Amino acid sequence: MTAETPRRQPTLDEVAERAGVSRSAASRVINKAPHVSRATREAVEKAIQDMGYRPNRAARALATQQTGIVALAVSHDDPELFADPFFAQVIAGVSTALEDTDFHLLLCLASSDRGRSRLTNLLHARGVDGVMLMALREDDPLTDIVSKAGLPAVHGGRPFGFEPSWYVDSDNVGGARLATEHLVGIGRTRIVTITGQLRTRVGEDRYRGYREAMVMSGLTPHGMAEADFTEAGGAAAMRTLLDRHPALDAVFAASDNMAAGALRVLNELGRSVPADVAVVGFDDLGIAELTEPPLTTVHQSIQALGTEMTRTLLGLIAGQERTSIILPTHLVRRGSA
Amino acid sequence: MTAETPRRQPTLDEVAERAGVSRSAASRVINKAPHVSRATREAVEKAIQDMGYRPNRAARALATQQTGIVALAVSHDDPELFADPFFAQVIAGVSTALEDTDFHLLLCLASSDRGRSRLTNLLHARGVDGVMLMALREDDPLTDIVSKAGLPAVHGGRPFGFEPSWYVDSDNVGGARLATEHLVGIGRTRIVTITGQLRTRVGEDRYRGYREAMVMSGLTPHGMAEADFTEAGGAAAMRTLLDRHPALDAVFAASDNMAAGALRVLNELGRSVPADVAVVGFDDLGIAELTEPPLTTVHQSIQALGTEMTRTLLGLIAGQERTSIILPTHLVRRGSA
DNA sequence: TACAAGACTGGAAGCGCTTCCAGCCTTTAT
DNA sequence: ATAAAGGCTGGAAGCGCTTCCAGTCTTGTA
Repeated sequence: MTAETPRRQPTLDEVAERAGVSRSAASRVINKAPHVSRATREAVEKAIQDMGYRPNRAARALATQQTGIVALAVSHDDPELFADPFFAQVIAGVSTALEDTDFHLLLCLASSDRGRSRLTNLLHARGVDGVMLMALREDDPLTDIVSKAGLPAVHGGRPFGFEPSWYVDSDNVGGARLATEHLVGIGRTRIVTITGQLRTRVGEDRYRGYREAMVMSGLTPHGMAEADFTEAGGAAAMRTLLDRHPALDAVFAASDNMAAGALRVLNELGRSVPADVAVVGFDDLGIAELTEPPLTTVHQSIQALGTEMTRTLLGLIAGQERTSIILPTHLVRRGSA
Repeated sequence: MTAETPRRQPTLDEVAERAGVSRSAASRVINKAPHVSRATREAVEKAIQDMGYRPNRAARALATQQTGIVALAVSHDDPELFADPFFAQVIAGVSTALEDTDFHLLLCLASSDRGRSRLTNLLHARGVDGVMLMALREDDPLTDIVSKAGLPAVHGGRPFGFEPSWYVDSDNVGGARLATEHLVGIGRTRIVTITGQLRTRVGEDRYRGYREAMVMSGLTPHGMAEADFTEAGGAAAMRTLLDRHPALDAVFAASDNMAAGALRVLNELGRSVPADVAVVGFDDLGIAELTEPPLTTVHQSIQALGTEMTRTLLGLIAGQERTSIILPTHLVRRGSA
């Protein structure tokens, strides 16, 4: 590494002096405030150029009471769970939305108690201007921590049993309805569903969408089994469903992972998909294209979730009025239905 | 959301007043500085408790010239590439190491010009105390940006053709040697290799490990094809290798993705693995367990890479002496060799 | 009993920036 | 020509914290 200037960064005072104006004048040109003559502006701009000046963030934060940083707080039990492409997508979405602003992203993995206390501290110490949080579990402590902090906050997804002031969520009910209607549309009538945890909002919503669609199509829900959004859970649920409803001809699985598990079991048991039983999943996060057969599924855009959360948060920070957002979903037809 | 105190956070002055001491005294107890009487300390601690005081981060940063934030700068062309479990692992490792410190993690995706200029600004504006960077491409601009900033920095992996002052890297040469030796050990002699880009350090190193092991075993490198670490690239390379060296009996692929591609081609062409040709990969990042047959591969711990980068960086920030680190790798035997 | 050596303490000076304000200088309208 | 209405300007007061320093109050020792 070449020996780079370890010298102090220039300060606003030095810039002002070099430009031959007062510090306030220099500050005004930097902040594009009014009441600056052309001559002053140009002199200051030149000095800034020459000296390579950048306003010190800490000083500015102290003076303006704004840090220019937003936090993304993620609650996850299992450290592995973070490897889920889901989070990568959220982060990608957030980053995209942040890219043409002056805000930066602080990533807070608040799983352990220690992590949560760090987050609490950060918020109360006004280390960030706002928070986006992914609090997926029921009674997630994050929800409380964040609401107590008195900072702008937007939820990704909705917590179970409580409606945050601001959230961005996929249209889970609508998506599940779409999936079910598709199965009805291709002539299936003995449609069962594998749900996620019903004590999560997303699990509940997707189950509701299924029921609504069944009822509206004049069918009665044919059977359900609660699983946990995982491949293994989906496989187990599929087994019990086949056991209880041997005549089933379609299954709506509330996640692609569970659908993959279901497919595996169906394949093992010699039920051909989609001929004997049609399968529709939910998420469309990569795995759907790799199953055998490829999975017909409901697509939700997690990146969009990320960017919309960010936009909403930045709006709130700027003091604008904002409302929560439900993102549309749509069906992607592949081989399984 | 319940209406939470939108009231200002208490300041140190208020704490001091309530405790009946001076601001400096209060500051001392907070920072566990010496020369504080028991009575003073207890009074201040009580006031802090009562008022729920937290030192304001911006103010402290301004006074101490330390932000308590470290950046992880990632250079990626393709936004999708970020979905690579690789990054999730790095982040998980970094977070773990950060968990019992008072530092927070700022995530900087510096792909576009805009992203890079944001990073440059952040560094020069002293928005963070140090940087970890994953600059994987040759001549990655990140390397330059960061070195010019005059901030503690540690590289994850080594850039091509330049040895940073501080880095943490997997033992790619050693790992490749391990893989190749294993193939030799099971009696293979016509061993070919599929390399990553040879204009990246990791590509070069793994190729070198292969050659060294071959030579040391008294064999002559049997053939090589350069690919790009992807599944498709691996498949293409496998085809050309089979074409040029029909008698090959083993292949060392410098990544699991490429190995997966190679396996696919071998399966398609009816060469049985490992009977006809043995395959060893490198990385052990999940996919290795899912191939058919499961992949024998060289394991590297990306989480460890993350935690070691973090520890090194924090050490540098604290002014300690530090040296670069090469992390060990080991062979994981599965079905393919 | 006196005195040096420490242990505490609070005042004050920053850290680098924004922003209010009073004063000055131009304009423009009278 | 003159007064009112601005546009510009720099001084100064913060933002909330750390830290140096010169004092004050204890101690222990001679």
